Amino acid sequence: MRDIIKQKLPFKRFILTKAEAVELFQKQGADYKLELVSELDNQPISMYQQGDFTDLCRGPHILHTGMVKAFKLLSVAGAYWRGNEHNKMLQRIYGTAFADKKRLKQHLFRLEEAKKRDHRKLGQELDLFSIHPDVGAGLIIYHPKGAMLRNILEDFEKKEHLRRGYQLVMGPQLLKLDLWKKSGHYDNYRENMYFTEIDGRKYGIKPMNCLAHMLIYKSKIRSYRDLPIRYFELGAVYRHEKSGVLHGLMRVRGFTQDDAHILCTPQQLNDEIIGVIDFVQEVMDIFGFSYDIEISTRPAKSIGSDEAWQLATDALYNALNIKGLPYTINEGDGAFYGPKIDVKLRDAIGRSWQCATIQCDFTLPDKFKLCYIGEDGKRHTPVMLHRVILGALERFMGVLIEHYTGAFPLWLSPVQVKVLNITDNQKDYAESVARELIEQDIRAEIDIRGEKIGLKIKDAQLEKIPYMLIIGDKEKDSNQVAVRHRKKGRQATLPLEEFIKQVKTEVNQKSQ
RNA sequence: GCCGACGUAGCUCAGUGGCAGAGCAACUGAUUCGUAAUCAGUAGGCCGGGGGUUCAAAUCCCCCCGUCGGCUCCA
Repeated sequence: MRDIIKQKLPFKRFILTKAEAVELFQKQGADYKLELVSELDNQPISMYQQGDFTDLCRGPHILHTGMVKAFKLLSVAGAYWRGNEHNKMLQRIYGTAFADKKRLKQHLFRLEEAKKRDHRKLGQELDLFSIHPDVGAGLIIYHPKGAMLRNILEDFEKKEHLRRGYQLVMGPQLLKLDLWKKSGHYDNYRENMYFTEIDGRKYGIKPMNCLAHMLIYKSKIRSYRDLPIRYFELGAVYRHEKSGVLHGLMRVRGFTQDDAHILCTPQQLNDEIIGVIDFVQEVMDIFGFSYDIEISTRPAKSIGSDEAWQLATDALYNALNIKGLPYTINEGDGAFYGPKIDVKLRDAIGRSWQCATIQCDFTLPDKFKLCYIGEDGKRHTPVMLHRVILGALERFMGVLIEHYTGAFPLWLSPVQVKVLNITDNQKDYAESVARELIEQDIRAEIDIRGEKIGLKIKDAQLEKIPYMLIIGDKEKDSNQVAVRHRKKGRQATLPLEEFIKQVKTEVNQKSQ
């Protein structure tokens, strides 16, 4: 590459007809380029030549190779020809180039910084979770602090759902195979499911939560007056994801969805979808995420009538249009039972992660013969919305860890306050301070090791604990605490009750 | 699943065929100190697992498991 750059080879653009291009690539024996060209219409084909290398490209290019002042090859990887896993795999070389060395260095520095906030690294450093080869790939073990973070999220979710008229339900991990056959999961989702056998009967481990929810609905005769019914479950599901796609907390085989199924009349559908969109927006604002919205339409492998798909897809478009939200369309990317609205969070390093999704389903209620008695006294089939807000708690936690670089806002911090005594002389007082914090539902720890205060502060900083309370003789004698904030440093010295009040205010506001 | 790389102490890593190492963490002792690292000592290993080559394997070969970077697929 250095040689090519030194030669300052110009990039020459020229146009060929299809026949000329075919002839050229035949002569070169460039089979892949030949395949691409042969599929083009009879339009002029844009070509670029640089030295003795000729390639088809729309352009534009820089003027000559000498303009590349700084480059670095980053990685090599296999890539399927034309992005199809049934095609041959070719080798792809990844690299990056800049107009000067300084900008290349800046770019590489940013990549390094991104690595530092990788949730897998932080998850280990902050002792949040682990993944054990002996347990299995894609299966998460929550350590105390990770489990605490997850519990905080779960408590938050339950409260937010109850406020919005959802009911908490729970389904089992295993359901008989026949039920999965009835729902269409066996035909359409089998490769992602795990199966087992009990007393000679076959069971499927749930990859989704909807079946039990439909059975709850079916346990009584429902009136139109009962609708909408909103069932919420923090549902643990297991899916067989291919080994190569697993990625920390972001892509796992066992995960818990903040899943709900809303059963309503067709007339209520629009309001319900808008209600969910509002819910998503309110929650994302609390965490400070920005996001993109996509609509996914009917996939090749699917169940249900064209008419039902049309109705469902229109309902989703309609809701987004009413809300005036911009969206892009993903043709054929819907679930097998219905189209969906996906909300993709943008994380701190610009990657996007699917979290919230709203799926509109006219088909499963029909298959399971769900019904309600309408105003006319006759039976009608309800519509079902499948939806998640955070998505999978595992993935959401991964995104959160990277979003905050592990420095969670006070309301999310597994440990909110750490009490540090300076010498043994303040041990009893420090312990009473920690006890009082815990008594007040503040997540507190104490460090009474015989170490110097500087070391204790350093350790607490590395643990990214929001508040440190430094306890020396001065504090002990005046019955106060010296507050240190992990980012703002030294704060006021004040009575403990005063500090507790401040913490509670900050927690209630869910400040960033 | 596919292509490639990697797997050594809790963590980060050195060790390329001949006695398994370092720093940090841990543990023990001393130190009682005012806002990011006190000192000394001790312990820690089936070198991911299994098989093979060799007088001899962390090191070379094969299989499996797992991780990482991509591809395909997805919450």
